[in-house]
Amino acid sequence: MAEPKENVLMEKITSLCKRRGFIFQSSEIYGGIQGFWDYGPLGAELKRNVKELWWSTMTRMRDDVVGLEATIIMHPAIWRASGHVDTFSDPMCDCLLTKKRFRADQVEPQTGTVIWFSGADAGDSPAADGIPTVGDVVAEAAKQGHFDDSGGAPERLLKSKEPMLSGSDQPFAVLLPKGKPDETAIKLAKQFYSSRGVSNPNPRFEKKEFVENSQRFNPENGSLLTPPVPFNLMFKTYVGPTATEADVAYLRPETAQAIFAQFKNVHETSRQKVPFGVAQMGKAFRNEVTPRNYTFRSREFEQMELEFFIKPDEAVEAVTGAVATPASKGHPGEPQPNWGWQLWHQYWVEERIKFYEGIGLPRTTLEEYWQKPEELAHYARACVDILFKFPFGTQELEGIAARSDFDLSQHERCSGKAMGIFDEELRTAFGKLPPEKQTALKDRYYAARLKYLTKMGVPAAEAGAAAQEDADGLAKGQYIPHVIEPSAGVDRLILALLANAFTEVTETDAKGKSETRVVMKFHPRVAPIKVAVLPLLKNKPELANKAREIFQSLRGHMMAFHDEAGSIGRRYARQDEAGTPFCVTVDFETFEGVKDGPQAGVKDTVTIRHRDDGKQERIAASELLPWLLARVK
RNA sequence: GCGGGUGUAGCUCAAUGGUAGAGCGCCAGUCUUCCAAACUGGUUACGAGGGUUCGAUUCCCUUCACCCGCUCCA
Repeated sequence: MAEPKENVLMEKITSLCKRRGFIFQSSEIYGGIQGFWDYGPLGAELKRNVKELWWSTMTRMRDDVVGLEATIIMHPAIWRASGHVDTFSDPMCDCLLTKKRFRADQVEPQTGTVIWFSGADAGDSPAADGIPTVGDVVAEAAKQGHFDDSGGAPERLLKSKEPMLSGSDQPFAVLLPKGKPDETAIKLAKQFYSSRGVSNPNPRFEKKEFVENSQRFNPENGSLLTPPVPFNLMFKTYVGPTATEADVAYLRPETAQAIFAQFKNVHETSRQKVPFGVAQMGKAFRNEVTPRNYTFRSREFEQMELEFFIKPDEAVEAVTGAVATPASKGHPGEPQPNWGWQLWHQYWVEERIKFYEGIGLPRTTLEEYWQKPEELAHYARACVDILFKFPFGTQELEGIAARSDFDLSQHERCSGKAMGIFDEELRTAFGKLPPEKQTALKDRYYAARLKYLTKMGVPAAEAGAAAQEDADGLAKGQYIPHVIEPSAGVDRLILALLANAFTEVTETDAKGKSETRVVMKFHPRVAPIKVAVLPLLKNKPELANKAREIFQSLRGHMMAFHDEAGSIGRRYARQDEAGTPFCVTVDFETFEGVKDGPQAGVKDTVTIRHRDDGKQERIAASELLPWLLARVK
């Protein structure tokens, strides 16, 4: 539970984000739309920096990862193969009386006598004159004790001034466990029809029946539940001008599946060999039940995902003799040929933490959560969440999952296209193994494949034959790659960076007046504006011109900002709120030469003011660009 | 989806059944030799819709959004 103090902090952050143009509510002029947020000028720069750093770290700076940019709408069969259409869709139903929501398949089965009502007619009006209101009738029903079991009449109904209806034809039913009198059902029915606007209702009895293990009734009060409605988290749309069932497609709920779907193409065109990875950034969409915590859980969000394909451990063992076991916690160093999935997984966890440290989120602000075996998806072998200590609680930034060969196997089965690869090295190595070793590896691979196929409901005989085929394939150098998936949310990371950078500084001036101002302490690599160029005074043309000239020379290399409005102190403060790490000021000494110190007499220098401590240093204007580039790249 | 709270200027907050106000910010100008200086002028708001009323930002209803709790969450 969030502490009040933490809420205050979040409110300060959201307020600053709006005031300075980091984040706006989507469609604000029309009242906003739940779960959608826009990035303003500063937010757009911040996000762009983060994405570019991820892209360059994950692809350009590595030999073994290439990029992909796939469409948001893909063939709907992809989402059936991945399991999203099924797992994102839960049947839900509500209690007709209390409105409580249930997973239809998880309602505790009930046994007893069900009394059905076909509707209710209005009885005598409790009000002396005019048409009674819902509030009047509900108050009367409460007085008679109809609401006692459910903790009193709802406030909303009591306050209602809506006129009561004269009757209702809506069916209602109550399940009575053995021993409960019929009066209980009538009482609940009266309560139900009262809440539907029927004045002093007389429920119409329809029939009585005995049911066993029914999931249609609320276990807490016996009330009938609404029919189950599918609760689908997938955003649906239609491809083409007709909107029929045949045209249904989905906006992707994650970027990863496109990487699996395009695996063969990427593998064949990129001249990469397993182990290698495919990275992708982009928008994803989920109809979240409850978008909450500012941009943390949005319905439209952006992901940065890597699918890093590795050999199955059996193949690693065949080639190198033995799979290396993790020696200790921490970064295992440069990748080695004898790494199995465990070491690759550990490697990526550490690589990703290193990335966060490199953009200004110290390890102390992060937490690692290793999912317990019972929490893992059935196909996952391990999953680590990297959490950040947000003001509203410690929440997930990124998940790094070892997903076995599940995804490629699914697409192979569902598309009918082979997803395996041929590994020359493996074939050669396998042939040289002693026969008992060959058999042992084939048996293990067979067992793993059989487990997968059986789990997915492939008939036993068929599964056995297919697994045998896969095991024989391994001996010939063929396998379906396994995968390690580091999957990060961009918007969550942006929020983490904002929360981490947010710093309040209270200063008391000479007159004793204290003032609190905000400094956004972004790492220079992610800061939206890298440098502000300021003339000390506005009304001195030589200062203004020189500042403009320096600004022009920098802006092609980085996000630079030029400001000459207001006092110099005010302009520094403005940049502090934007999180600009460096302010360059052109002053009189730029022209007249440095007055004193070791640089005395040197002309054409500027001061650099540091955001976090306000300290200044003076450097030659010609040195400015390399000085800045060394710090912001 | 349920329950509670909130909604007034860019931000923070007032007041009111009868022409909506402040501080800060922002813009322009004067001035200003390093940390939100001063002065002058300007800028902008009752979340939306409906009802009651001569008149509603204020009372009522509906709706939307945000916050908290529940629920949900590969």
